[in-house]
Amino acid sequence: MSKLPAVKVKDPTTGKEVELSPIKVWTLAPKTRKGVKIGLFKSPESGKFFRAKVPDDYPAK
DNA sequence: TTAATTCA
DNA sequence: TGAATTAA
Repeated sequence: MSKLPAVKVKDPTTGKEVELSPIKVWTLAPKTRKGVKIGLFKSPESGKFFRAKVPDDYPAK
């Protein structure tokens, strides 16, 4: 329920680069590796959900 | 192949 | 239940 800042992401459904606030952000990492942070987004254009990497220093959870 | 998450 | 996400 945290207020996550907007991120510049490529919307794969429209092909456009847009600024969106992730619905949710979490770390996707194997035990032995650092992994990446993933955000769940909803395209304002298409209404479709998609996932994309967010910056490493992004507040997760 | 591995990791968590959630939509389809 | 599977896809998709990143990158080592």
